Amino acid sequence: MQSGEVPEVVVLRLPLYIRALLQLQREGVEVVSSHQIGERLHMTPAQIRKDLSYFGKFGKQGRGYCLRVLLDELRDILGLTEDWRACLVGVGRLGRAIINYTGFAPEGFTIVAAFDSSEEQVGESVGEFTVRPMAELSDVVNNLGVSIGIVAVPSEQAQTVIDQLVDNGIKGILNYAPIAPYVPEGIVVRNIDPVLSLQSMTFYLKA
Amino acid sequence: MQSGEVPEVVVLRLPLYIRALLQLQREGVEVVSSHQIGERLHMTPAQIRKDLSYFGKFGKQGRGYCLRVLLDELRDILGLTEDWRACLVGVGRLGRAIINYTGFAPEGFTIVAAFDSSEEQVGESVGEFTVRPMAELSDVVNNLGVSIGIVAVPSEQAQTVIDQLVDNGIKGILNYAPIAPYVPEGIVVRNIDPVLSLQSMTFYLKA
DNA sequence: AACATTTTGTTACACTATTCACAAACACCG
DNA sequence: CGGTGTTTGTGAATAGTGTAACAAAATGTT
Repeated sequence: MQSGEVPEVVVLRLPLYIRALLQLQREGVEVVSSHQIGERLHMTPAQIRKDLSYFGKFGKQGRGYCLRVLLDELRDILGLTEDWRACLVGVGRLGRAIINYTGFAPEGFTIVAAFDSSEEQVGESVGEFTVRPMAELSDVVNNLGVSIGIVAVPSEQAQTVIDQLVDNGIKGILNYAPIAPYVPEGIVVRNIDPVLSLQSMTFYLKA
Repeated sequence: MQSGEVPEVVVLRLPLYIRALLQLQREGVEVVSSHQIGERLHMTPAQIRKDLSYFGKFGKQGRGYCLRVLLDELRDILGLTEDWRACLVGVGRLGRAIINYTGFAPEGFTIVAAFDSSEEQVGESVGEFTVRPMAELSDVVNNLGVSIGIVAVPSEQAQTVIDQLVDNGIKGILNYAPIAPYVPEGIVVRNIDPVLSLQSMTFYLKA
């Protein structure tokens, strides 16, 4: 099956299934039903089965899914069997927090370099990294096999930085800046934007 | 119009419109068309007009929208004219980064207290706050008018903390823990989960 | 003052996504 | 080994979202 015909909403849910399976695995479960997974994630069993059906048949009727097998399949579908290398751009407060965040590495995402566009930051030590100038971006991407760029610069600089990342061969962008980035076809963007989340939340909270 | 009949996807986009309008305002624009807004956000003018039509008629044919008026209307719709108070639970690395994050306050979201469920953290100073025990949650919610809880605790504790927040009258939750939280009807949850974003991204990056 | 141009608000349509419902397949039990 | 109970995978039905198209209203132009 080509990735083109799988709806994006489905792809967005696959990591949730992995999470639920890992949780169940830790609890000693070996065979799991769509109902059990749905319970963990508060969604209907039908949706889970439908989603999985885009990629193949992984279960046994009357029984369910072998947890280990399904987990491996999902990881394979998402490309989580390989290790992914990312570079960070922007070593301000937010950037430093991202560098120190311990949640990425266990999932196979490693930050291998830190950049900043301001002269003052370049050469500074941040965590285990020496901050590099943007001019070294091309080298790093090519020599260290970096495919993901994490953007943590002020909003005014974000689009410029994203353009530079894309020009230098970055394929995916995790953007923490509060903008709607433009990227050419084929580049994947994910925005992390807590303010946006709060601003849509208040619609339901207001009297 | 009741909030029940406005699709959630529409509500999720309103903050984007506000962003675009603010940007245009800084550039001196006073009258704006759906086309202009769409350009900024990379979406179709039709969608913007359709979304706005759920709430009323704000534009003039042949002319467009008065930027200031539309901005005020949108802020009013989302409840962004009032100030929102939030409390943070969890003052580990992530929690500290959230406290120091300067992006919330300018948008009208203020963190007014910090909690932690571990004895060791309670009483410690974090930024301008003295970390409180969970037992004081009820007091703080009632006396300081807190309606939003920000959850930055390890995943194992997250559901328990969320239950406590809800039991004490919190109406909205910004959850940074990598879980799918359960909340009763009427409580609004927004999850911030960069790992999930990366895991779905790699589907499109893998060879 | 007629005509061309712009842009809204809305209706109709096309497309996408979710839920339902059920046959087929398997497990378990007495 | 037949009967009962599960659970998958899927095709059909329903619900939801986005796009296109256009009348109506305003502006600008000659």
